[in-house]
Amino acid sequence: MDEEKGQTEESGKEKVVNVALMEREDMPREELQTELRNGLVIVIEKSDVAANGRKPRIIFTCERSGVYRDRSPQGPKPIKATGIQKCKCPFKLKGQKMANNDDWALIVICGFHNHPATQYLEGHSFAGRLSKEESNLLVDMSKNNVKPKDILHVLKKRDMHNATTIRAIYNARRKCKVREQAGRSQMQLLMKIVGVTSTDLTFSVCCVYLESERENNYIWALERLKGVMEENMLPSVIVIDRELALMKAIKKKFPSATTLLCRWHISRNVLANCKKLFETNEIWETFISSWNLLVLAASEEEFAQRLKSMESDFSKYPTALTYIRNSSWTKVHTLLELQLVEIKASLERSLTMVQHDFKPSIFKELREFVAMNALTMILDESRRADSLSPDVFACGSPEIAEYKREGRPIPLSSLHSHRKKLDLLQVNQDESKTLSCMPEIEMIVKRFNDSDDPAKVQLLRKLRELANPASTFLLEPEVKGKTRGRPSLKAYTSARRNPSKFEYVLSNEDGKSIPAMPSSTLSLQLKKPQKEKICQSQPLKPVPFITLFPSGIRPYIRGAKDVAADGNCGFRTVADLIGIGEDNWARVRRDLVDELQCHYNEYTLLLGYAGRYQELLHLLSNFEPNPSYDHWMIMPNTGYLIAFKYNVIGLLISMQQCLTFLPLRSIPGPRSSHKIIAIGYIYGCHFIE
DNA sequence: ACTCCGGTCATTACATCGAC
DNA sequence: GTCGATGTAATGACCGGAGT
Repeated sequence: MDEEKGQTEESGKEKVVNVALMEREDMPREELQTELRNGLVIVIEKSDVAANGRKPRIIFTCERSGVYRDRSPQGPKPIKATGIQKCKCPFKLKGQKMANNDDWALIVICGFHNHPATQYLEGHSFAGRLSKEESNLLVDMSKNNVKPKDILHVLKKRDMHNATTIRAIYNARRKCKVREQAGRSQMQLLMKIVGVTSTDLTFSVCCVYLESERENNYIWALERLKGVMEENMLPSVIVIDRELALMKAIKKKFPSATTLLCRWHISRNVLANCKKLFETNEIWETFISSWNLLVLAASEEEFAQRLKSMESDFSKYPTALTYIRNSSWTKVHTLLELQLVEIKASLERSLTMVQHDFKPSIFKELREFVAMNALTMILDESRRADSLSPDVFACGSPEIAEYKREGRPIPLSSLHSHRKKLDLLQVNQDESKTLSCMPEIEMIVKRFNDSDDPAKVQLLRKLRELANPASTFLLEPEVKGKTRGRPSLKAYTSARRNPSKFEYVLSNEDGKSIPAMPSSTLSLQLKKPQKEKICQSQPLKPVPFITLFPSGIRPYIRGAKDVAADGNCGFRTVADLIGIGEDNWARVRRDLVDELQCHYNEYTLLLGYAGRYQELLHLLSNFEPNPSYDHWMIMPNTGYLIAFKYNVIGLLISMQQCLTFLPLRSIPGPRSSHKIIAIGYIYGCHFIE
């Protein structure tokens, strides 16, 4: 099973039904452990035990499958800033007990995910769960006064794939009511250099033991730091406490960086050192009003004071230093490891979780590409913009108000690249100057040329996705809606109808999702022709599927008709619309191929380049029933063909996009002579109006 | 400011059951 | 045999306070 990131491999043949026979007991998790390590988390969706005459079975899905179920009572706003990870991932496996013995068969129902594999498993709650064994270990260690940090470190050492975070440890300990008595670490560090991730977490860059806080010592420390940093990774902003020797050293070693003083340090020092100089509170008040100036004036003196007291501390220092040198190395290592786990978890959460607050469309382009913290900041700004009148741009962020007024999403490019960095890979700051994508492009071209036609189509789709970042194949999460109660079955009975291939291709073209079913599962659909009949024979009152169209258009939709859901459904729709009956879909395909070939120049121009022309030709050139999905109709390209060929005005209506195709080759006639056909595409069907 | 952790809410994993 | 709806326990995650 190599089902990664969407629809990569094979495109037609009967495949999968990968039957793995396993021992009954360990059937579920054994196999899935491997998946976990591939960065995909598999959970049990539901199961049936051997009761009521049922055969035992287990359905596995991806942790991101399904939709969010809102259980919160309508009314008060949620208290906690939480989010969801569900994105309707279609991945599904079925475990079935064999009739003859205790073995289990694992059948792949859908081997594709509609989201990329995760980079780290930290931050994925299910993956971070403690196993029975681990939790026993935790209890033991807690009883022995081992600190949470150290417990986590031990767990990580036991199993390198462990994805537990410190939170899980806290929760588990509380559950067991084990209190820890362990004292604080004896280790004290003199100089700690930390960095900040896009998710607002700090991490240790290095720890330095200094003999004393003198400029030369700092210079040495910074030199070492510079030595281990890449040339292009030098910091652009450095925040320090008001340590003059350090400031001087930084100026010498990092001349390009902006040095900022940490305000917290300043105010704390001011408070600690200056307040006692004043007899009454009133004088102190006047002092604090201009404290900024005074701090600067008083700094030299205060610095000398601190240095003096520090030096007296250092008289005791050598013994501590010896101890640290001998025993603290592992502690530093543990500390760093835990920080890394936290950072990984925060990055993953930013990538997969969508907080309820971030559902408005203004965040559309940012979700899952930008750190959550940045989104929170933007949300705050955006609320501030709301509270101001539209003309006031004096404070807050005028850009956000502007985007909101225009009703367009905040573009990803408007954010600083630091906030977009959601991995631990190195970056080259001078990307625009030194980086070139040509070698990679050439590799792609080579691979493209070596591939067969279906693979070429795949590659092209992927490339288009890359070229247009807004069209991620991640599904936009559902807006929290009313999901309670079982919907009435009266409206229509086709709730269990399999999605048509047409829909998957269209949604793929739209960049929102990937075909949820591999072609092999088609056999499942075909076994149930009666279901399709049910769809067709439904009375049209009220208009079925009406809720699946944009609300603004609904009043104008008078009726809808469904067609058979094979890979030709798009062409069936057109055939029925032009009056030749849906079963003559093959003629539509032939007509469109003719059209395409007769006007080669025109279409290469229209479609942009010859590759897309070939792709379209390949798509149309199939006259077998149930074609593989690279022969399914895609929009908008086929839309032009239909409008031109049949001289009609074509409308495409869907939640994702509504398009109109005009027949541009013919001379416009009187209005009454216009022939309009409308194709809708929705959740699982498509029909005519 | 930072760490730890209790209290509590929110989300999810999973089982069960009825309808088709 | 299959699927969807739904109840519910488990558990992850957030908030805020105490201590350092």
